[in-house]
Amino acid sequence: MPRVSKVQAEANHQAIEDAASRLFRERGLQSVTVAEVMAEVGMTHGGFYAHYASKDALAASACASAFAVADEKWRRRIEAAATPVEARQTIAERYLQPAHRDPAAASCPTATLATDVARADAAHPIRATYVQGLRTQVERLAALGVSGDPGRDRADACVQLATMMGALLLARACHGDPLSDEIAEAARAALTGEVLPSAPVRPTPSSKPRRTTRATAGRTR
Amino acid sequence: MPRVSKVQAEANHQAIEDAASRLFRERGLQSVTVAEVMAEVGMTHGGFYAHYASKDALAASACASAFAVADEKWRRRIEAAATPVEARQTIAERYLQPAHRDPAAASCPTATLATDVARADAAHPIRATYVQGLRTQVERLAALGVSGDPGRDRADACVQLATMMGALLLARACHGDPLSDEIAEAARAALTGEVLPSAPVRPTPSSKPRRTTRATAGRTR
DNA sequence: TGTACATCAGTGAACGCGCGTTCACTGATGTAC
DNA sequence: TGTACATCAGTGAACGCGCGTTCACTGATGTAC
Repeated sequence: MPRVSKVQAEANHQAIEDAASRLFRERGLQSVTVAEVMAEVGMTHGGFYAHYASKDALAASACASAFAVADEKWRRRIEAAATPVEARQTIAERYLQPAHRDPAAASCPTATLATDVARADAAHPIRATYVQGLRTQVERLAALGVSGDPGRDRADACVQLATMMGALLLARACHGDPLSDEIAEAARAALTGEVLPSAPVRPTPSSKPRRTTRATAGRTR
Repeated sequence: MPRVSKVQAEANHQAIEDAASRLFRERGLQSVTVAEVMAEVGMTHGGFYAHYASKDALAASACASAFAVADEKWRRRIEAAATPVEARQTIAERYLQPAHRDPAAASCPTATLATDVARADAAHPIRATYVQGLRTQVERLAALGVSGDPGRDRADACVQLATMMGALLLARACHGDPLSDEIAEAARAALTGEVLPSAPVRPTPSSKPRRTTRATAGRTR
């Protein structure tokens, strides 16, 4: 049935992008074929190039789309939170909750696409899109202004993001093993302040107290 | 020149695994071809199947090999450290130092293979190998016994690992952007105790103080 | 120690398959009159 | 409003290429005597 209406064509375009956004995050840029994305929306692969110039272009658009959806979620959670601290905690909580860890569920592009983007060559259009999305996330968290010091807020935001996505990826990589839940739960607890990281701060009694702390901290480099 | 000596054949086997270990981490399981791995060691692809049953089998072996190398490195660093706390800090420091962040350098399989493993189907032989390697890393960090409480040591180890690998992947994904160094540096500082994460623990003056747990307990020095 | 021969690590061509992209074609849409 | 026709979203077959794997073959290795 060729030549659908303009309205229908636009709807199809959106459907292709949505399907790609989900499939790419779930299975990676390389494991998803153009034909598969098109089949997902009930079309044949030949029509794809009326919508996008290439598979790479689709990847970039789908990435931007995934970030937009994620950002909107964060925005709503932040608005709903009573305090900035609670906002941060809620985000971490949701990020690492079991349903989100399920590989099949729609999930954060920051985590799911990081490795693909890192490996994509410099010319791939997804690079710029990803960096922009990541920057927005850092800014969204930093803007909460939890510590009062903007520089520190940014650093905290970076660390929270790294911990969340690192824990998510590790939990998924060892899905099915007890280690999976252990890692996600440890990160969740640390980020919500249930427990605090003890390692750098509280030397165990048996270990020699290092009165060097800050001095030796930045040593090698 | 067919039929090399047994010693040479064994050396070739090792060379194939080493090349695969590096290439797979650098570019991913799917982007590296069998022919490429073989070419890397100066052989043609036909001979590959005298060494491994399949590409998947090579991936699992190469993964195990990468973990073994990484573990040995950690072991040496721990031995060289004056205290358990210093050991943890040194590991974080090295993990996030610029040279290690360079995508081309040999780097931690935990980070580079996480997404590939998460996406591999249940039958892929790399799954078991990866989980085993990850478990060893958690145990190696936890065994430092920094806090004195074994349960907490394990949780801390999980969080440190998640933060390190998350920061590494994010830094690589936005390589070339200032954000890259910012994220790696923030994680490094947090893990070496130069600064402490403030978010969950230090409510901003304007936010209602949450009297949760031992939140504000062992905080700053 | 020397010789004859079976073994098998590695070669290079080929097979089968899947994927990104192209293209001639179709026929409903949308527009000019 | 109605009619004729150009447009173009979508179809389905085909192209070109690359990859994992197989296989007949080669000839140095390693061993039996």
